[in-house]
Amino acid sequence: MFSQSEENYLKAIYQLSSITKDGVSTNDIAKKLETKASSVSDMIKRLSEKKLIEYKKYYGVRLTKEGEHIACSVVRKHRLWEVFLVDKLNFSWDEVHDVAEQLEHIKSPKLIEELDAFLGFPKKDPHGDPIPDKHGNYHVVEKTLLSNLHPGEKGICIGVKDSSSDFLKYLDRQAVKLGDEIAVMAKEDYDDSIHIKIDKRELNISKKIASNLYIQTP
Amino acid sequence: MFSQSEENYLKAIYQLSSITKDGVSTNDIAKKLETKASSVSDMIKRLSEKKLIEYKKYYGVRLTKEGEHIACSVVRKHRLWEVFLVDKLNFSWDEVHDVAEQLEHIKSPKLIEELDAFLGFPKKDPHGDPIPDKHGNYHVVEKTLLSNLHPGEKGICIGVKDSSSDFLKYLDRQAVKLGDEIAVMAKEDYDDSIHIKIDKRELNISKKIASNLYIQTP
DNA sequence: ATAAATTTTTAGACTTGTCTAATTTTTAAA
DNA sequence: TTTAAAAATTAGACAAGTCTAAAAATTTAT
Repeated sequence: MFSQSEENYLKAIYQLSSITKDGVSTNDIAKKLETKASSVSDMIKRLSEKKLIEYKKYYGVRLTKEGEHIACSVVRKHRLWEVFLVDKLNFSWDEVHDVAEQLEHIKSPKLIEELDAFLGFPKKDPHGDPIPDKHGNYHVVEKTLLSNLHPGEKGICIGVKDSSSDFLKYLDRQAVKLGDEIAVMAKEDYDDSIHIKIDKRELNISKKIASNLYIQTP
Repeated sequence: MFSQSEENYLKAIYQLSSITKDGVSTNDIAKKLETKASSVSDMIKRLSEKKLIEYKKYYGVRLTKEGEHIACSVVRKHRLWEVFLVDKLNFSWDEVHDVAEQLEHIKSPKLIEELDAFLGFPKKDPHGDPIPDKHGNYHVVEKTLLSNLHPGEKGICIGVKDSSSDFLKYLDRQAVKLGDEIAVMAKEDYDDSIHIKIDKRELNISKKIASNLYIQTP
């Protein structure tokens, strides 16, 4: 069995790996986990001895098959718990993260399979991220950032890149939800803000907002 | 905030306190937590510094108001999670303990209040133990052990004293459930076994079994 | 190609929580 | 009441995980 700390490192490496084909650097892990590079170095040694990652000093790390399996199952648990909190316990999507960070470490295969069934085998978490099934498989949907769309183009909002509470609350205030159709009306060269039409309303949003909304591409 | 280990000690002291009016001894705690007396001594010092228990060397410990509050909330969480597992996730009453031991340490006031509501504010866990409400209040039902009943007496089975998996599985095999009416037909002096009538069936059970079943007294 | 900047690792310290072995205190027994 | 047994505590060690500060390796820039 693995400690919560080990699981957190594996999850961080798993998520950082998905955005680069190179190994993951010590510093990147440290930043992601808000810890010191020296602590990461120590943990890398431990995980390496346990054959959960591959590691050569001064080079990045990669997950082994087993490391990836564990990381993926932690992600699965995290996202299933998020669905539970939102669907069953009236949490809003900006409140779930910290609790799911705790719940993802509960050890019980039966618990997670039953929870999955209880929730109706959801495919996405409240932020639009895919939930791996028990074998680690998940469906990748073609998507792009709203900031990449040109005036006249449109699509369905299917996820958020940043799932910080502040960003999600902003979306709530603007009544922007997953599943909404968003059409880009115009782009403002001066500040890169864009004018969109969403759900019959028109709205002006900044470049930063547009860079954190995923749009399904047909 | 308190560590899982600290919470476990407080819970153990809380539960041991309920069966004696004296302070709780180091050895009793060690036995309950399956650890060494020296470890208990160490932890007692820490909890005492944090004002969660009162402690005088070589005498038993008692919870302070705050210590009791924490312990009670851990018990509340444990029992609510047990109800969740049985009512919603198809766990049987002999499978819930270990998972609830983990879940009871999740920190989120909203989580536990919403869970309580989601479950319909249950008053008892699957083993018949009372669930404290958010203020720490719970209803104590007058009860006695089945082994204390005399031939001719009867009552409703409302709880188990031992909630080990082995005992609960035995009850399942004999189809003895909480809520069943049990009447004592006869007692056997030779081995203290008793003959009972339950749910139209007649059954012979040992002294040990009868000493672990709670019966509601009118 | 060498120096400067950055990244990574190591050395050593600290905390939490545990253990064994030895000692002290309390309790029970003769 | 002195002794033996039981219970509790202390001393010292260890493992996990973290940190700071310093050293080593690598990368970048001139």
